[in-house]
Amino acid sequence: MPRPSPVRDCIAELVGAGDRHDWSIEDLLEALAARDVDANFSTVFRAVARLEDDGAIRRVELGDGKARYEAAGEHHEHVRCASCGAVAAVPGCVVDAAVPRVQDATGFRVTGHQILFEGTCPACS
Amino acid sequence: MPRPSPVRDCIAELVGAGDRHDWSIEDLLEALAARDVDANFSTVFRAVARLEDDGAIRRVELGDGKARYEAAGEHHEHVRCASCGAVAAVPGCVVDAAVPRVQDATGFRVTGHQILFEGTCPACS
DNA sequence: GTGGGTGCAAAACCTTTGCATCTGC
DNA sequence: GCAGATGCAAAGGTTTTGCACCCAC
Repeated sequence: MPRPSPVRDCIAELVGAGDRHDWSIEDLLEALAARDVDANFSTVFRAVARLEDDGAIRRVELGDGKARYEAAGEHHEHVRCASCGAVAAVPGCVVDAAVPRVQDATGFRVTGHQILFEGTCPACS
Repeated sequence: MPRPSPVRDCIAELVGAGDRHDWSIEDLLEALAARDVDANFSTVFRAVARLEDDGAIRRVELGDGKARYEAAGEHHEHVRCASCGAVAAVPGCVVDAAVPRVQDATGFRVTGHQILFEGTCPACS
């Protein structure tokens, strides 16, 4: 019988909303505070670790040296603004077709990939 | 008139060789020591920062939370073994064709990208 | 003498973990 | 009482910076 975990539940809800793809632990702390859910860094850290383990959320590498999380839904790529850091999703997968070529060229059996496009968002253009 | 910089020169030579795509600062320290070039972490750190600034080497994100560097030559993607961590290069670019689609879908002006394939290398298969 | 290259050490950042506590069940 | 959730603080690992020193120009 699971015990209630307001912090983890709220995080699952926030990230699960799917409107952001770059939730850092700090971001989550702020968002929790805004909802009057007081939490600690460790708690959030453990909550996201747990949620990631459960497959509810996914960790994304955005190259800023921080752990970022998003909802673990449909596969998609990301595009980040080199100027302001805004992150948007690129629906669908643009490289599945290329996987056989990668396997042929390298001999690796490819099981997944992560793409990060860089560019300038409309607001910064 | 540039002053000699044995450390930076040696790093440029090592990374520039282009046979590795995942030089960490630690790796460079060891390689330097093996060549009887005694150096310090800070020195290597500053050397790679400088070389990256000069466009001689490029930083690659391999998702292990460490700064990795490779020669700044022809564009290519990477594939990393999920088991042993070996990194190989995928020659050519598999996504250039998709860039227009990304721009249409997100409104971002795409200027670059980084792909990391994950899989299992021949040795680990 | 000046400035760049280097070493050393400390600071800064993030992540991770140990330990104590509190609370549903 | 037990186990899971949480807070607090400290430990770890990596990156970054300040300061002093030294040497080529």
